[in-house]
This record gives sequence, C-alpha cells and structure tokens, in this order.
Amino acid sequence: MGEDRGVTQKSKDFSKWYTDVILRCELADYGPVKGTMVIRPYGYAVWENIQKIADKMFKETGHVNAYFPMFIPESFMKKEAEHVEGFAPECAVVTHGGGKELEEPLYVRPTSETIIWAMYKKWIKSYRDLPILINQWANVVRWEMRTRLFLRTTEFLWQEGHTAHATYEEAEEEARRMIEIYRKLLEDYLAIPVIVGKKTEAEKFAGAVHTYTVEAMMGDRKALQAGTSHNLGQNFAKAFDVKFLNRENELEYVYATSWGVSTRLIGAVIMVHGDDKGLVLPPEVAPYQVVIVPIWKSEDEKIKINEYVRNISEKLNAAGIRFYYDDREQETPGWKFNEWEMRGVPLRLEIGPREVASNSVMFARRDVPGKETGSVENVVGLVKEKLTVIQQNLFKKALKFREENTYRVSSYDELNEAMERGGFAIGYWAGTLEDERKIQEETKATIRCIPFEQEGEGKCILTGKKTSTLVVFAKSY
RNA sequence: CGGGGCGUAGCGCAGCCAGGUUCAGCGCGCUUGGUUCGGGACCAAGAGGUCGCCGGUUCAAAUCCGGCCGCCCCGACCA
Repeated sequence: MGEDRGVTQKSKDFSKWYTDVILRCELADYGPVKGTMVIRPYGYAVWENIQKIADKMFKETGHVNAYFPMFIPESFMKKEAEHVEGFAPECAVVTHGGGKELEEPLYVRPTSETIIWAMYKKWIKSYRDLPILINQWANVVRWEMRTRLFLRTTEFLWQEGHTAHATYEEAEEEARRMIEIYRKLLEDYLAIPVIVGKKTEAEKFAGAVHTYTVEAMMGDRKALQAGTSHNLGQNFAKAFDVKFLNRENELEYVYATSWGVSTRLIGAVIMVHGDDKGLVLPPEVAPYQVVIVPIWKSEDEKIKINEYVRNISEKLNAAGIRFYYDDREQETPGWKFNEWEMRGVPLRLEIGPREVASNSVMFARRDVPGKETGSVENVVGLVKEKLTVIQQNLFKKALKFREENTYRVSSYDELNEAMERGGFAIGYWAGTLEDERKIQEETKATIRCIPFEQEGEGKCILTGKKTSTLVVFAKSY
C-alpha cells in the first residue's frame, strides 16, 4: 500500500489539493503548451451538463445560439479605446497565414464584442430589428501570466451572450436578467451560494457601463467571480457605428449587453464542495449520479448479482438517472468504493449476496459518512430522493461555510483583521477609485461587489463618510 | 517579470552536499498465472530507463562546474 493513493489533504495544502483532485480524478491534464489544458472526458461531461442547463435557461429567455469567427482583425480591436487597453496586452496575435505574412494581424478572440458588433452594424437598421439576443458557445484565448487548471488557462471554453437593444432600460433589464440566471445556475444546479451584485468602477469590465457579478466563496475562503453580465450602454455601438431608426424616426446608437460563464465553474465546483477524499459533485451536474458496485465471491453469485443489477439498471435508465455499473473484475469492491468517492460520485449502490437475498440495496452518500439500506422495489424513488437531499445538503454546507467566514467590519482595522483571517468582509463604503486601489495594495483584498441586497446606513470604513452602500471585500482568484 | 521548488521506468520518488561494486534502485501501476473479493487483496514470474538538453572538469559523472530548455508553486495582470 503506497501513500500516493489519494489526494493531498485539503487543509494541508489547498493549492496542491486542488491540482491533485483534477489530475487524479481525470477531469483535466496539462496541455503541451504552457498554460493550456486538456479537458478529459470526465471533466468535459461536467461541462456538458452545465452547458445543457445554461443553454436551456438562455433559450427559455428568448436567446438563440450562433457562432462567430475566432479571428478578429487588429483594427476591430482598436476601435473601442477602453476595450483595447483592457485586452490588447493579453491577446495572441496571428501574423502569418498560408506561409505569408498577413497584411493585417489577426487577434485570436479574447472575447467577441468587437467582431459581433461589426456584424451587428450590418444587421441593425431599425428598432424593428431589435432586440438581438444571441449567445455563442466558444473558446477564447487570453495570454495570462499565471495560469491554473480551470480557473485561468490560456485557452478556455465559455458562452458569451451579446445582445442589442433599442433602449438603455431594456439593456439594463437584460443584464440583470442574465445575472439572475447565473445565480440560479450556480445555486440551484452547482449548489454554490453566491452574492449577486454590481462591480465597482475599479473592477468592472473594460468598456462596460455596469458590470454585474456572482461571487462565490471557495474552500480556502477566497472569492471567485463565477459569472458576469455587463450593461455596455452605447459604447460598442459608438465604436462600431451601429445606429438604428427609433419609433420617432431618429437615428440612435444601439444599447448592448454581454454576459458569460466559463469552464471556470468546474474549478468552483471542485473548490466549494471537495474534501480530503477528493471531488464531491452536485447530482445535477455529476457525469454519473450513481455508481453501482457489485460484490461477489463465486461465479454463481456473480450471475445472480448481474441479474439483480440488470433489473435496477433498467429502472434507473427509465427514470433518466445517470449511472455506471462498475462490474470490472480486476478491482476489488473496496478499491472501487475509494475510487468513486475520490471521483465525487454523489451516490453509491452496493449490491452483494446479502442484498440479493433480502431484496434490498445498500446506499452510501458521498456527502455524509455511513450507509443505509433500502428496498429494491422502491430503488428509483429512493435514489431520486437521496440525490435531491444531497444536492440540497451541498448547498447548505457551502452556505454555512460562507456565513461562518463572513464578517461585518466597521473600521479599516477590522477589515485588515478580517483579511488576515481570510473570508469575506462586509462593510460600508464611500471611498473613491484611489481609495479602492489603496485598500487592494495594503490588504491584498478587493471589493468583490456591491451586493444587490442592501440595508441600513453607516459610516464608510475608510473615510468615515455616511453612506448606505455596503460592499463585500475579499481576497480573490 | 521577481522569489521558491523540481526534471532519474507510465506515475510518485530515493540516490547527488563526501564522483568509483548498495548505481541504475524503491513504491505504485502494467503483463502472465493462481488464490482472493462487504472499505484501496496476496503470491510467483516478467516487461519497462538517452538519469531534461548541450558543453566542461576527471582515469571515471545521475552525482562536481557552466549554459540552455521545460514544468509546478508563491507574488504583480485577469473570467
């Protein structure tokens, strides 16, 4: 028995634990080019589940999918000043094609605002053409200095919604609608509690009027921006000269939004729910919601158990439950228990001679210790019920953890203290952009957001000015 | 780009700091056969390595010296 079986203890070295989990569970592997990542089938299956859920919600709110090119002419990138400033340094640029130097370098999209708005210019003439509610599932490239599997890689997968509207109010409504969808995606499906709010001037997206965010607390008490939605106002329409004739027959610039979530969400799931044994997946996105491990000694038992499991499999299939029957003979049951626990499967069914004899099933939940038995007749009902409970319990545990590590602060000293300890700090804020930078420098923490949920009035923790604005401070990824 | 660490079998590592018959080793995994199987089974037999790359020192280099390359972790930029 070697010592390299499991993963590094989460409490011992969170960072190492995180990469261990990803590599050992075969979610992903390092690509040959620095900063790149191969998403392996088990990890990609999680992404596909996230995609399915998100895509359905987008469609339900009137959005349609499309695909825009990955190559963006350099001149497009330079049209929106703030945008260039924000992205140019981290772009990959193609200078050669077909063996010749290109006349105009092509940027590999770091995000698609520019190319999409160049197209919208062709498509939008009148208010009757609006709104345009397009989403795209794509890869983007950002030449990051420091990368980390799932959280920040040179190339990553995401969805980016790009909408065009006739009024500011409509764009604002859209931006808020989408951040609410992200909240739902995170909380109801990934079981990750989030704080929904607005980004400060210092933290907002390059080229946005407002940026909304969902912020989550990871297992090391750092914050992760899990999804963003921007009200871009008329900035991109102006940069790309996209005007429409409104009802009053006047030319007006179009209003825009953009919003996205990425494969970073998988990193969030790992860091929020994982434990010392490894990955813990919420049933809603787990590639396998259930794993069935058979236990047999004799050939005779094997035949009976296979038959018994076939019956269960058919029922689970019919109920649309994603499961895997691990009947490999080269591994022992004990080995499989550990393996699937490490891989985060929410629910395990153990079927041996005892279960067959008593028409029962042994259940082991990933989120709590211990096992319990249930009747095989009701196996689908029990599985469904347990998956629901697990899903809820993961959310509750994550919420409890966040609350235990969130502090109300009323002075700069208290903020410093809280940031030393780690976690979120909530306090009143009336500082300037410079004050914000100062805080970041001194505490290494940033204002994650101005939560939508506000209450009361108090004194700014830095300036002492009276304000009704509460903000969340935290160190972040 | 700064700081730290690491490149030796598929993976994890020991051996380098006192160069040479403990120098090509260990654990896991892999292959074959058998016994096992309700919490990471055991026995036996096997396969597997340009010691990251280039150069130098030396009778002799995984080991010492110089250069290069790559990766990971920690900081500054970011979803």
